Amino acid sequence: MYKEKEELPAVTGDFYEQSEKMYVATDCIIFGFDSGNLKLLLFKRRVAPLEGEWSLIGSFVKLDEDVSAAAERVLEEITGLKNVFMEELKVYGAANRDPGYRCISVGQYALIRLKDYDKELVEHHGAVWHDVKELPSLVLDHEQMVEDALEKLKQKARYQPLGFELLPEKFTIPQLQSVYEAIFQKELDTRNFRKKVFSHNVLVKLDEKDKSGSKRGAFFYMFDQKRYKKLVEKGNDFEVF
Amino acid sequence: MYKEKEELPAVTGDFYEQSEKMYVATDCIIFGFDSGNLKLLLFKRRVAPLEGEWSLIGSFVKLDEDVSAAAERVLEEITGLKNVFMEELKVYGAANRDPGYRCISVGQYALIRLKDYDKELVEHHGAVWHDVKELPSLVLDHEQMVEDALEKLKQKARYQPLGFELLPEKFTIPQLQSVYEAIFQKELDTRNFRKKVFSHNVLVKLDEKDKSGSKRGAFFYMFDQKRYKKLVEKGNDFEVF
DNA sequence: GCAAAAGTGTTGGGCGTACACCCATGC
DNA sequence: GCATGGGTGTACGCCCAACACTTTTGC
Repeated sequence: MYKEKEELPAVTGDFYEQSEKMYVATDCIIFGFDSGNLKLLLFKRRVAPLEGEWSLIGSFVKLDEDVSAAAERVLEEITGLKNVFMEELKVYGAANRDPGYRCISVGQYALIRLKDYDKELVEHHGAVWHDVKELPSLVLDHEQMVEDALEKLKQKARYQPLGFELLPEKFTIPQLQSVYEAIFQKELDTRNFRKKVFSHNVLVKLDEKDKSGSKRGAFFYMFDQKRYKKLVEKGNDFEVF
Repeated sequence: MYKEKEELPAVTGDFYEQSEKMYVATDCIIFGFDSGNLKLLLFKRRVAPLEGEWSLIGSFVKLDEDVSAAAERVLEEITGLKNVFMEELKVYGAANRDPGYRCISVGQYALIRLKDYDKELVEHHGAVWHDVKELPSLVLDHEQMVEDALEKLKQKARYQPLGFELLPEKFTIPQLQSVYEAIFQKELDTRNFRKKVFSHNVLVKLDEKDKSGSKRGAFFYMFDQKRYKKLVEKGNDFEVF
């Protein structure tokens, strides 16, 4: 970042005065899962310019705020949720990406449990869940962000247990399979799927059954975070699916 | 990025006037490969503050410049090289990461062929190649960047043919194996390695031999970009190693 | 009793891994 | 002729993919 003696001004409040400042924003690609489908939380702009168009939810990063903190703030402001899975996707840094002024955006994708979020808060912000297979056009480069996030999710889910982030704490194996089918966009074999998820010994079977999906009912399970962490520490870089 | 009606100022030169601008930089983690070891190009600061300390090479992103273009510019300014493999690593966005002024940095890692770069240019900038296993302390969060880049390289090299980016166009199989041993930080089995690299049919054997490494000499090969691209298009998401 | 989803095992093939010796050549 | 690195094949085990029927229960 520093190159030549001549380029370094004296130490002052702003060390780099001669250089060009710009806005840094962060946009959140917020995924949820419901009735067999991946959902995306979008916000409808109610004002010009781009009035009525759909957009991801984001914010400018403040001068005294970590970029990751900005994303967490946005997520909490709109859903009321903290401590959810969120990870950097990519920087969107084209010089002309924002007609307002030079602004780069750090895309961050999050996985949340649909039961948990604060519905009033979401409504108050005019945000709506959309099925990822039926998305409207989005402003700026947000469609690209969504595409990239879906691809990253697909890749990442193979090696990290992300599926659990989209389900309630108690979930059934058919539900879990359904999540992975939505992420990978293909059907999975029931027997092979069970074999694989059980093989790692990170699921705890409960006595309770979920009778909502069928007459017979399916047993609830929970994900054992501690056991998973131990596996990772032991250097098992296994495939989850 | 847009949230409430009240937050949108009228359209002017700077649409977002009330928000806070900051510097955006990019730092390049430039890898090379020589005599069995991964090398990193570092720059020694010759002035205060942090005089004499080693740093990655970077620059501020200009107002009218894509972030990726800034990284390409930095790389060319210091090595004379264009069109090399370069990819975004991660954003370094801690609020206090730079004592000069609020500045986020987009880390980008590059793989270059050591034979190709412009030695005079590198020297003129005071840059020096370091063995990655014997790195000095680096300024700011640059050590973290290097660590992250090495990890990413390890991951990525399994699924994408990155090894070729670090070698001359003509290379021998033992050289290629040596590159991968440096990336993965472990020894590989000669027979299995050959089996794997040949299995994809992306190497073209030349008649020429490289006699520099041994008396018997090893045949040169070239990487067949076209063939590789066809494989990828066909949806073969094979492991390279 | 029937519809609808939950749950359960086996087999074959391909792939990764482990392993040891001959070859070509310069000195 | 010997030292040095280049080059080759096989056997085993594991994991993945394909595949079909029984169980439970609400209606």
